[in-house]
Amino acid sequence: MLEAAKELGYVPNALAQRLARRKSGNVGVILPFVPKVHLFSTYYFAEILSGIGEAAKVCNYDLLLIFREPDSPRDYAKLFRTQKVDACIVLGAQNDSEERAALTELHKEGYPFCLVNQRFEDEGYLTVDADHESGSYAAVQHLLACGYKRIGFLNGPDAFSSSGDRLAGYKHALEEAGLLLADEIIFTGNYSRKSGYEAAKRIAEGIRSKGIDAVFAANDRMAIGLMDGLREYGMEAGKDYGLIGYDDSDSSRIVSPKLTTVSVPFYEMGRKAAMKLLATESEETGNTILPVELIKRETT
Amino acid sequence: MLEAAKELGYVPNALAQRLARRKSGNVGVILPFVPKVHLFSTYYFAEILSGIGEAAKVCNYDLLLIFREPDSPRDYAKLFRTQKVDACIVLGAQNDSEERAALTELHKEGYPFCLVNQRFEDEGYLTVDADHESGSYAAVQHLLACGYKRIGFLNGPDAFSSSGDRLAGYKHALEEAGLLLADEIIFTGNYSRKSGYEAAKRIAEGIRSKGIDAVFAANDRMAIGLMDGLREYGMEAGKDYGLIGYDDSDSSRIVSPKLTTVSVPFYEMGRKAAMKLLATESEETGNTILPVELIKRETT
DNA sequence: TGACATAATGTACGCGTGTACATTATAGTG
DNA sequence: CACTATAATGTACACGCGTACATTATGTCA
Repeated sequence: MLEAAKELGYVPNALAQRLARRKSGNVGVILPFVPKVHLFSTYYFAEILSGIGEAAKVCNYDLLLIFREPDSPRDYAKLFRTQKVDACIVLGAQNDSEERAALTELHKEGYPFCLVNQRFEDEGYLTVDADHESGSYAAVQHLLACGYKRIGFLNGPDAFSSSGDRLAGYKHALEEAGLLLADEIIFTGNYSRKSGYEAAKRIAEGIRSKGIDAVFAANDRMAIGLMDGLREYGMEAGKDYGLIGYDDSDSSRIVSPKLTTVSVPFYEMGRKAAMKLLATESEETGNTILPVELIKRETT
Repeated sequence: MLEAAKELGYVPNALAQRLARRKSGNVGVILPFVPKVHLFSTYYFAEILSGIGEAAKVCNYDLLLIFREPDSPRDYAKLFRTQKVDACIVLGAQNDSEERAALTELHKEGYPFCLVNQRFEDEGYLTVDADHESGSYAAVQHLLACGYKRIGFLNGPDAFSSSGDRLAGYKHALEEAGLLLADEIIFTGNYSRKSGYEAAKRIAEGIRSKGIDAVFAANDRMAIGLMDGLREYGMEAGKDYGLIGYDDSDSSRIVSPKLTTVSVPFYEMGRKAAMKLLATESEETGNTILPVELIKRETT
């Protein structure tokens, strides 16, 4: 009878089902709002999203996209209270006070959520991250193996856990090689191409006066900006200095010379995060850390 | 009293509201599923999505992301029947029989939907498109103005309306200049970088034997693939031949030499599409066509 | 004060499904 | 056949909010 009805074209009303079951059937994905995607390093969100989509499909969840605007309040808990979502995945979480407060509230209330590519120390949050420390270690080690002696580091803002991880990997590799660490060859950008371009002046100076012969940049955008910037000083990556980026973005393959970089399993990170939250028999350990891979190209 | 309750932390249950109102409050966004975003020309979806997100926020809708998988059935109507969405925006619609059938069903049932960057002729669907004909016309005209005489065309599959539009613009510009059209200098790729790379062989032959001195490619990916390919034949874009791409992607700025291209207002297209569907006082005319802009760089 | 209009408040039911419980049918056992 | 265990079916209510209607309170005017 029910069978017959269904074959006659009956489909249950999802809203009624969900109201009765007290389950929204939605995973919320919170991500930064960027009118022009060019402007920030959000280019890998599409891959993470696809991974989440894959897992959501498997677990029979729908995917609710939520843009976080820089100025508007981040009341993530409201999403749960209004029953719009059963769980949340937070992409591009900022380590500022407002974000911390919003996440703390979620945690207190027991609402399930997972951070991707960003950890908050000592909070016990569910996270999926890539092993940026190892990736950075491998990158710097590779530069050393190529014969570079004094390796500068162009890092991102330390509000991101990944920046700290990369710094740790960088230091680890240098220390292991018996090289001295020097703050004067560590630079900071904001992950944008422009900030890489603007760092060129300081780094060109470092190449001349401090003996820098290679740079490890915390993402491809900055690395490419830096390449462009240093070219104006007459220096070419892979010839006059070594350069490694991070993310294995499209651009890293297209740029000339092709950028040596570190590949991050974004798709898998998204999938894992969603699985942790949605799969019924999920082990649900705190931090999941996925391996990254060094991709050697022409700038080293 | 209600005020007091609300200030005490009450938030209405969205599911119950929606069930009672018989409105899901969701816009569905249907887009291709791509485990590796690199693989296809979906890089601008993020911008379209942001535009949709902006409009959805203004109109108080939530955004439901739906991945269309190549093999799974495309039962878009079910989204409406189950009350998961009130309206749909279709990105990257394919002009194949299954997709046509799915859209026809939506149309017959009166479910509101809008196509972005793809039109279906004679169907009366709501669409938002860019003026690819004018864009292509401007591109080819610019090549002619640069002194190129015989302009090849690397187009995408004609399942996409935009391919047809570009062909029309290309022909228009050539005819206006009194040049003869020749099928032998029109090539077809699939919008991937690889297909551009692979077209290099045929196009190199065309440059040698048919006098081709410039190429207009239907997107940046193919243009960049072609650049790489022709380099292996010893030919450099902007020097040995003229080249124009399409989309003004990140890559077009990063590649060397920087690619002359056509900028498409993806963000605005997404926003407009959502506004057409969701805004209460929407004029809701059939096709909205937004202007594009020629961006002159180093390959012409 | 009474008659009326208007505003505030209260009540009942519907939205379409899940779920627990009661009822009935079916099967199995001696 | 009577008895019990199990399965199939039926029933009532809850999920939390709109909404329409009935009820009550407040204000206005003669």
